[in-house]
Amino acid sequence: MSEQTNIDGINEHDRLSDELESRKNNLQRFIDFGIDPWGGRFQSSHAINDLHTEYGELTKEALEEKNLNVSLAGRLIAIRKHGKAIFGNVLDSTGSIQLFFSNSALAGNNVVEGNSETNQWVLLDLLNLGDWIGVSGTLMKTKTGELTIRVADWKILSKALRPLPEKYHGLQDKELRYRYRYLDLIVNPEVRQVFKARTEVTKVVREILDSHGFMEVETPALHQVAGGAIARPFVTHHNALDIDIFLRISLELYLKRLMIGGFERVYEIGRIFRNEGMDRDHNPEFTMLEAYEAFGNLQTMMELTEEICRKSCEKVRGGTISAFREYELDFGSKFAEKDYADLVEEYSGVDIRGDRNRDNLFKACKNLKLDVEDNATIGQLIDQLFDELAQPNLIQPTFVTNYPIEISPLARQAVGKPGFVQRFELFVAGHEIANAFTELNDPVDQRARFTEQAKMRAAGDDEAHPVDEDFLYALEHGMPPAGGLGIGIDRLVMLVTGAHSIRDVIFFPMMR
RNA sequence: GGGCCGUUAGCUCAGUUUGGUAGAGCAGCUGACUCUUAAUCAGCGGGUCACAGGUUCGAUCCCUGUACGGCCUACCA
Repeated sequence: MSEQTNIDGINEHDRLSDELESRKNNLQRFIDFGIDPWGGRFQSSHAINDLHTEYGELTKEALEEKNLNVSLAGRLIAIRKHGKAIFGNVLDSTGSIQLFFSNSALAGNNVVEGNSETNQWVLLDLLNLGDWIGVSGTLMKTKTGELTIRVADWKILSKALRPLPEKYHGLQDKELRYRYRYLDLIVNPEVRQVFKARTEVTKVVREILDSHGFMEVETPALHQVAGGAIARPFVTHHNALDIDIFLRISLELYLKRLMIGGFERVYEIGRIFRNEGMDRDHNPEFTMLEAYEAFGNLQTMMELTEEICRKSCEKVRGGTISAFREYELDFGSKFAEKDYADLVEEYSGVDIRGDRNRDNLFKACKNLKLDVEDNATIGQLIDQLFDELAQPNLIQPTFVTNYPIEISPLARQAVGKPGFVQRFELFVAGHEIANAFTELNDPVDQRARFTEQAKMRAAGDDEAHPVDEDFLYALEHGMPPAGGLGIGIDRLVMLVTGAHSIRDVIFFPMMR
């Protein structure tokens, strides 16, 4: 969109469009009449949806008797002209309502001093679909029973120079819907609902955490070491310092620093960035909730996770069942709990409890026809067995516990289970939704884990966790024992809204 | 990364089956109409048929390539 613009600020290429030309003429005519077409403050008496809920059930006669005056502002989304009567519909952020304009009510309203040629009836001709208007009048019902405002006074609040998408089919083209989300929002009511649901979910999350005494905080998005998760970061450069820095791939390590600082319960809902593939479950930037509870553990994190999922579903769906893709997800029952190694054995036949010999694991993966990298590490091989064979079977909410240590460098080791850590992930509909640890607060063990990761990195695993000396320095000052939890907010919203793609729950998803 | 499909008016879509440079509805414009709601009726304007090559007397249509997108798949915690 870098074509040159003319002095009117409208793309030169579009000057040829009749429609644009006509709308600009209407704009100019408002200006010629001395009317500011860009509006200003407008005091609404009601939100549209409130009118429907408060008065929608009243009879025509009851409304006449009430003689209720209302004023509201919104976008004109439909217009039906009938000579000396005009019906229209306005849309505000809560819904839409019908307007009734009549010559008899408006022709006497001179809008410009000393110009009796111009009145609010004549000016209706200058309106186009998409314009913002403010109206006031009485609430009534038409003979077909539709709640309607009999307009006594109206004004233009903003002019739309471009037309809305087609009124019946709306905007269908998915590329246009994602790229021009504002149009999608105007014409597709169900899209508005999805994003309202998204906000409900984050609200529920905040309410729950706040009520448990957690403090919401903000931590840096620019990191010198991209840690706290196993993923490829976006790299950028700080000019003044002349150093490369990374966009964060998780919130974990700064939130832990805050616990070291003495804030015992903290959480952040923040955008994180991973430089990896995009598909219906992945967007390069997405929203993560991370919460840390000093003196908590895996059990308290499970309870928190269940509460967040259950209440999010209830808030959005009005019940604990959600339809997602081909599944009926039940967030009402106690979530299942399964052991990682059991699941791997159940679906692959491979026992990862005993001696984890890399070559044996490699052969086992090959025998199972998994597409493994020749230089895959033990962690990657185990992970692949789980991800490809076990994970797709986890449909109803299931906590998977006791993760292998190789893929969990920030979690405390399991008691009496060498090679495993105190960690769970929650899977729903075959997708990872949450990830939690009893956090590793032993700085000596943490250094050893980072060192192990460094070896994997040297062995070709470019996603292995880097050694973070600054974090180790912090940890050496003492972090309370804690439970920590991460929840992918976008995926949670997908589950409770039934969204097909992550792009349907992100206002402006990544597009080429 | 791979496969399949798509790109025609501002939007939603036909169509060129068999090559002769295109249609509808909505939106816009003109007119009629005071209870319509996908209003209706009469008329008008609007197109680099994604882009670039090729074949051909002639390409929007056939072929090749490119761009962008969708779905699936793979990769990626």
